[in-house]
Amino acid sequence: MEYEISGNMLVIGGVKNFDLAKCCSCGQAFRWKLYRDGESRLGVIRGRPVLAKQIGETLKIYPCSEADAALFINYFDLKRDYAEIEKLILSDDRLSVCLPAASGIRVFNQEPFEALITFIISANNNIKRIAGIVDRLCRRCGEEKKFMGETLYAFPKPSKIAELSVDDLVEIGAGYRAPYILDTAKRVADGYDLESLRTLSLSEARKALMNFLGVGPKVADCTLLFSLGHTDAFPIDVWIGRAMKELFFESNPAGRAEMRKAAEDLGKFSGIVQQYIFYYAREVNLGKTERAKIKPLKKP
DNA sequence: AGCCAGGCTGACG
DNA sequence: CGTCAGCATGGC
Repeated sequence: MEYEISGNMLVIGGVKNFDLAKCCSCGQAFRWKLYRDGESRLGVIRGRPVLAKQIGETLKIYPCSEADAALFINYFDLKRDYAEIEKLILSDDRLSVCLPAASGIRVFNQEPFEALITFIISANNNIKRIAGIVDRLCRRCGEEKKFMGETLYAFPKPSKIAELSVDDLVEIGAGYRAPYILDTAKRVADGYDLESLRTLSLSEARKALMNFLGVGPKVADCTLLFSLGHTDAFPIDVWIGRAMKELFFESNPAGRAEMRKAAEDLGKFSGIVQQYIFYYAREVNLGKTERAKIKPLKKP
């Protein structure tokens, strides 16, 4: 990986094991949208609107100042050796089936407050609808950015969400999560330092996050993995539950505790590995056919 | 038309 | 400690 800034463009070359389209649509981040050229992605990273375009092993990010290069390189996790991680997956007989579909996945490093709120919204929800709620939240109180002939919105500051009412949040479709979002925003606006969780142990950081209303083990793990550098945080949702059952337990029923133990054995990058498993599970629509089979026949 | 979704809360054992 | 009904909403 090497990079240069030419004009206002950050050009990063030698980017291997990276598929921008997969990373933007896999459900780790909810705000990347397809540009009208049909291949570039528009997004807002810590308040900065950017256009990201991948051409083979080259990633271009526009615009970018000298000062922002490190921020963007970190956001896309470009310094990490994913060849090493994919090698680890390929050499594990239980996980190798995931790689053809999931190769090129990377775990982005998002802003902690954005990750926390968007994953509170994610609870018992689907990715498309989560994206819709997040979009309406940003339109409601995020800073407007005119860029590339389009109107984008930054993710709202904690204080901006804290100014809303529960009814406002219900209005944008947040449903029963509305009070959770509001309570969490108020606490962060009030000075809670999410960055301080970066240096805590995984278990301490999880425990701290689970004190927020609407945050259980899964949302805590997502926040830690997707924004706070805890690469061993291993979120277990319904997709991962099905995948682990099939890949690790020969389709026998397995409890959360057993899954956690199996995940720990995957090592310090287990959370990143989880993202490959998640992508695979969704790609092959894991479990859907089996569930359809046991469904009783419809009456005439 | 139902079932499902990147689950969590609060109540109750 | 573990279990579990109930939960808003809309995609498919």
